[in-house]
Amino acid sequence: MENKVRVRFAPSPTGPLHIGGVRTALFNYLFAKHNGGDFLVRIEDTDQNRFVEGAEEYIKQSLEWAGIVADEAPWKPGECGPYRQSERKEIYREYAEKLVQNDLAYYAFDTPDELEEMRERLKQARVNTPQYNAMTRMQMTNSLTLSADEVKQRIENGDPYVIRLKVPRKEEIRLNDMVRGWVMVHSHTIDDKILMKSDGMPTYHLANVVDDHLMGITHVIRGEEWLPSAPLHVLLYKYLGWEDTMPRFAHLPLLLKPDGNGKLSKRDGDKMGFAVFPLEWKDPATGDISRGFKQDGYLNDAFINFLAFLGWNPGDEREFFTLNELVEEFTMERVTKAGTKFDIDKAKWFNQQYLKEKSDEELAQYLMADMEADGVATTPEKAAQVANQLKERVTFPHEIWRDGRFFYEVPSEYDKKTVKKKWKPEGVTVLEDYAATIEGMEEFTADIAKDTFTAVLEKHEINLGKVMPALRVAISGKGGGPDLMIMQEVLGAKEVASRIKIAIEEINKLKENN
RNA sequence: GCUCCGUUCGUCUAGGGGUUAGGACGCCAGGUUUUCAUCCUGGUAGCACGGGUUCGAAUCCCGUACGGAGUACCA
Repeated sequence: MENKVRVRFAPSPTGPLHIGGVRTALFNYLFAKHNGGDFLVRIEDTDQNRFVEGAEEYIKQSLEWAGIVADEAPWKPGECGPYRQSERKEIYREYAEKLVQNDLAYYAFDTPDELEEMRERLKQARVNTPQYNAMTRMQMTNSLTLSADEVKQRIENGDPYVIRLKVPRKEEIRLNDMVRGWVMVHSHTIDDKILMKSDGMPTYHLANVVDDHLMGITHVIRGEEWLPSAPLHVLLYKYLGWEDTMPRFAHLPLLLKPDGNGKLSKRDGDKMGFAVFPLEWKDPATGDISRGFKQDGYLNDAFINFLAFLGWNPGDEREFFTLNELVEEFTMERVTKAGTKFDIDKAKWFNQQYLKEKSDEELAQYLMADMEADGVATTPEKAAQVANQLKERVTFPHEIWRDGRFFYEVPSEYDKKTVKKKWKPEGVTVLEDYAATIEGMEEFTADIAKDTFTAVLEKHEINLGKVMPALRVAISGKGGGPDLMIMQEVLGAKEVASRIKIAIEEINKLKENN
């Protein structure tokens, strides 16, 4: 069990979970499960200023909807808790202090103003990268430049201070990323990163390394935006003496804007009309609502399938995978390197493919919910029939009600184009005859409707194509849609006859007015 | 600016020295269907550029260009 794979998804509860975050969680989960390992969720709430009420609950529900189950999480504690960094506050200080004792970190008392001043000064001196580092630290106010007594005095006085890592002046740091291969960085490009903030909280860098070590994390799988600070983390592992058990890193390609410039953001979704969050989110401060994939009508299995292909592929031409099949297939070798532009059309296509494979009964549940909201009654049987007729014609569940309303209500309007082109006097004569013929029929199946209709057509010596569109528009109000005969069976003879009469009256009225 | 990462059809990608550069979405055309959709068939379109290495480069190396990320007492 020593070598058991353990990965973590470590979101920050600063708002709704971005779709890129869900993708990261998914890949972590797939990697863990493919290797028979554990998937944990750890809440990284070390920034008290950015904490947002409800964000953690949102994260939990999003993962739940996606079917990503954590082995350990704040809501499912294991042996490595607590799983919120704010509840682990004391732990970090111990390690930071240890680094100070070993001369690998130091206390710094510089105020924000002084730091700003330093950066300005260096800029004036035309230094390319003004930063707090091996070159500048001896000019600043810290435990390296102050006497031991004064440091002690300041701390006792309660002067605010931070703990900074003493990054070496000249050292080559290398790491072997699982998706990118060897990455090398020179330590002089890294500044003396703050490990402990003046509020007593650790920064991400320290907290993440300490927790990953304490929680037995074997693989750190995260977005590419972390790649530049990965060498710093490697250095931290080394300084903390954990080099031997340092996790492997895998930096996932970023999810990019559809139009090509930059990381996908909430604004892109608003601008182009799609969600970038898994679930709807209401901002507790402003009350603003952000749309979610679930509420937009995406099926969770389609969503997962789509998400899995954002930066990964099975290497052959298969494209439909259940979560379990993804677990079976997923390997880090097949994760791509380049950033991925977000293509909502592909997501819609996946949804449509999944939707038409759903059972009539399952789809009827969606239909009935929509109908109930509109106060229209139905039976489960009829809802299933309607769903059956519409499922190959829609992309989202809510479109079944939108497009199938006529199964329950007399059309309130008639498709103009069809009326204009296909509504002819000779056809109306046939329709009148047909309505009269079927009106009293007890049994009325699609076959009977077809036979009867054909017979009436023959009687009038007119062919199918001439009257069919008129019949359709008369009973559904539309120019296209489900099979005409099945539509009639669902509606019933009486209703069909009635609708034909209403349509003739209404459409004639329309024609007169024009 | 500096550091790091990346670059195959419009998009997602396969392909890792010899391929008619394959698939999917989208788009277009045809077929099926009484209509729309589904479905089927076909079409459109791509190796960023320049040098090398090699008999041979989309593939390996270097450079350039372009794109992205990072550069906080945010994660």
